[in-house]
Amino acid sequence: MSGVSDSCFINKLDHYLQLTEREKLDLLVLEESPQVYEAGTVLYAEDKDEADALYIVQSGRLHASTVLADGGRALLKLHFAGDIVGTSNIPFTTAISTVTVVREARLCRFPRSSLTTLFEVHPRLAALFYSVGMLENVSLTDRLRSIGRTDGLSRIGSLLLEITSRLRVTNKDFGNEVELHMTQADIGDAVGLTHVHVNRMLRELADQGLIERTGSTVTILDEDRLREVAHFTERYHRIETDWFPAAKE
Amino acid sequence: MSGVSDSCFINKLDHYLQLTEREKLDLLVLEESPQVYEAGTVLYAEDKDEADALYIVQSGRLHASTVLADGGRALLKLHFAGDIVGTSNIPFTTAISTVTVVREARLCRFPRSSLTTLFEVHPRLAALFYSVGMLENVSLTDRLRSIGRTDGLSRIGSLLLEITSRLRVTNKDFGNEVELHMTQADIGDAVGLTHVHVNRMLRELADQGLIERTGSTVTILDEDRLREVAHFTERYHRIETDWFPAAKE
DNA sequence: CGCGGGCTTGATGCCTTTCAACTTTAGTGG
DNA sequence: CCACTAAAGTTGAAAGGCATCAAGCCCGCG
Repeated sequence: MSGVSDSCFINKLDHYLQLTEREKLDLLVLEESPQVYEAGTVLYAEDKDEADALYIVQSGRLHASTVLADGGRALLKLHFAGDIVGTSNIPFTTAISTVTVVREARLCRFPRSSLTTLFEVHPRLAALFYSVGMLENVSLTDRLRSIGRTDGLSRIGSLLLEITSRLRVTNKDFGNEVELHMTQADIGDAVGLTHVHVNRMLRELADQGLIERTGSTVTILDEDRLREVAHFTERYHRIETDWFPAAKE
Repeated sequence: MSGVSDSCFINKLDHYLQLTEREKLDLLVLEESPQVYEAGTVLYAEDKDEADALYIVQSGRLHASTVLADGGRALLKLHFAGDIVGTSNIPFTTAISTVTVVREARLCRFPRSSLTTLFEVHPRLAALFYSVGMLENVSLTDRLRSIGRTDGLSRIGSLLLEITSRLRVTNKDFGNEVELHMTQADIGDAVGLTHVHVNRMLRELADQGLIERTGSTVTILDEDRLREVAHFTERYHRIETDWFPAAKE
């Protein structure tokens, strides 16, 4: 079993499903071995690079962004350990967003061509893949609601809670102290506010005793109350697997 | 071949891919026959109804919404002919949004259990399914950008263009006259504005000679200029199929 | 004909942006 | 170890976009 746990996918998918030996072995063959990318690296750029691979995040942090008409930038997705990066490029030939490494990351490249085999040989894994993709859609609709219909305080609270929630998926004994790895301008690009107002809202959250800040790490002091303020709805990070095809072998 | 074209799926998927006879026959067995739902019908309600089926839209209009903390409502998705409704429920047991029929619709129910067979027997269709899901993902990020970082005028322009763009997918010779089937309050819930401000922005668009309004139908007078105002990026409604597994038979 | 829902428009106020300057932090080289 | 610099964070003042409140209008419907 040693070495197997080095597979990005197995760690990821095993979280949702008990993989069979056959599934694990085949996944190992399909993915490339993990590689380290330093902070600042651009994995691929929108409207420019070919979108011919996915990347599974073993560790580190990345985000997907897009350039706006006014020269600004919007952060579309945050990627954590366990995430599959690049799925939205699947239907396209060219990348539709820019993905940047924010904190040194270990990634396994998974060429799109490997998907062919995956879908052909392992329908159960294909189903899991599909479900994970739909989970991401749900996460996007949650952000749509937050950004479209709530004020700055809620939006930022929401973001903080989303980040901690996502980190807890792969790190059960995660406390309430989060290193954001985002500047206040980044936060603004993520929730649709200027960095000036982000600053004020963070301060406001601190003044209300909901969080505490030291540098770019945030400690959530009163999570329950923060959830109320942010109207945050926790999504169960488990997947309905009843309908999945049987595993091969 | 008669009767076959009555299948919701075949019409939908054939748009992206030349389906084989075997694929068509199997799809027919898996989906239920189309049924008519009148405007106002709630297909399923969030946090309440079981999420055990997809619905393929043959004709009509639907939208997915969610209730906000303040009692308001947000429109998360608009569904047109050819769409697959309910995909974001796939990973869950309970519906995560409310889907309402806005204009009398013909829908084929596709039980989640049918997905099992689909993924097992037709990896190529599973791949197509996955791609369509990711297309929806992209549509959501486009809306995130629009709602998060642009003013009211752009947001509404964007919505108008998205609707016409979506309608053109299944109706090639679609003109520039759109029946929205949305009240101004609906529009507001979709783009994150109050109905009052929606009214003003629509008027502004009309004053600028970009659109013309009669009742709830909008005629786009200067599409090029509207695209500029809205910063609208048209997405190719075709799918990269190179990596798809071979069709069965 | 009366009613209700949707549309329209004005007035007021608040949330957020914009502009601008200053402070702090982190990183670099002497 | 400290001076220097650039990036990030902070804070104030003024302007603007959008919400809120409120009232009148229009149309389809019983």
